[in-house]
Amino acid sequence: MSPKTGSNEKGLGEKKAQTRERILCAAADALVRRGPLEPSVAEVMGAAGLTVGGFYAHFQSKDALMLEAFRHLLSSRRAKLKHFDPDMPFSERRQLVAAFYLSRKHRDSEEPGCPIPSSLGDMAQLPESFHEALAEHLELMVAELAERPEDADTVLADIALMVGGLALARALGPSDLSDRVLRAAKKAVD
Amino acid sequence: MSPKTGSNEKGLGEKKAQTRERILCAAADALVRRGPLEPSVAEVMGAAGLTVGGFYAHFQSKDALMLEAFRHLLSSRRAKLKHFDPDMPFSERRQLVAAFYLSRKHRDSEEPGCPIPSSLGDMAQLPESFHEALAEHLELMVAELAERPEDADTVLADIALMVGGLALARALGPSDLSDRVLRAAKKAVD
DNA sequence: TGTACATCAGTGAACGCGCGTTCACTGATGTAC
DNA sequence: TGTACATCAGTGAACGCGCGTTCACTGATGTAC
Repeated sequence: MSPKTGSNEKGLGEKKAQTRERILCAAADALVRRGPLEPSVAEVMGAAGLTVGGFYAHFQSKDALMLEAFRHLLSSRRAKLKHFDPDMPFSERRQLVAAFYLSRKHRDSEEPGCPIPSSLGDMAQLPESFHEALAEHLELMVAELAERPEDADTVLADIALMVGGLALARALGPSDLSDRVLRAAKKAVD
Repeated sequence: MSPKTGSNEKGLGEKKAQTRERILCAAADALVRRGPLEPSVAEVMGAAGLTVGGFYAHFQSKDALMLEAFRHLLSSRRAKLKHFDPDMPFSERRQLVAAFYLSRKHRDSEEPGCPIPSSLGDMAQLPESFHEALAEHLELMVAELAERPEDADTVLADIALMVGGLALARALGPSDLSDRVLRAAKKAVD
């Protein structure tokens, strides 16, 4: 920015950018598991190996952090869909997506996963920007997955089924009934 | 209780019981709209026309209040199903249930409604008793709605679809996309 | 019937706590000369 | 090369706030005699 900072401009800024990235990753991790509201700033900073005070040098507010993490997570999820064979027929793709989404592995969050189920309940308390981010994501998902215009509703219903199934299964805690919910929802994508 | 309290035992106890009921109703109303965690004790008491301090004469804790409200709401929902014609075929009943559940009226909570969508996100932070109440409700719903044993999975998947569809539609806020999610989910119950 | 007392639903102020946010400071790093 | 200064990412204590919960009190109602 300032012409005074010569050769260090990049070096220092890069270190700060890496720290910012660490905070963002820690926030994304917490968001997927527990939604955007529950994790505290102190906790996220702790997970990134930092103390609370430094937070506001990187983000304007907790909401701003969580919104960025939310957007980033949604976009990562869409990116995963690109790995499918583009020639795969619509119905086969639906089943593959559902099989992963409704797996016990995804439920038990052994990896990043989808931020929607944990965020649904918080949406009413969150600013409009979260709603917009979710709406945009759904539109893009439809655009990505629907083969023909008539598939749009099928995609939306599949998403409702997957999100509901996963959220229900998580709410039940690991149990036979929870497994049954996952299996039943998977079976319903036919 | 005490033999000293003679004729007033019923009269006074009844008034207190009515107050307790008012608190419970206010809590149920808040729970359906915003889940078991967000509404504060002061707010619920205020909605019942009382002040905070008196709360603990009626309930042991906020969790205890919300658990009772949650159980009560779930049981009311099951009671509604009893109004269907017992001879109605399974597939027709599914569609009727979904049509109501996924209506804009239900989304915009113009009446009590289902406590599950708003509670899903809070379940991880709530005591085991909430999980048990939800699990029991799902089992009873299956028992009530499934015509044959093979229908059990269909019922569970329908519930996942309805809960997910409603939660998604609410998270999006009233909008065209939200309406489309409701319609798409309704259409998926075929 | 009248008076003194007991009961108890509800009040309102206070508590300890965790939160998001702020801010004066530190200490490592790079610049100027 | 060496010294004084500027920068700035990160620290840690403090703030105001809302929460769940507690508790001494009030005041209406019923009981005892």
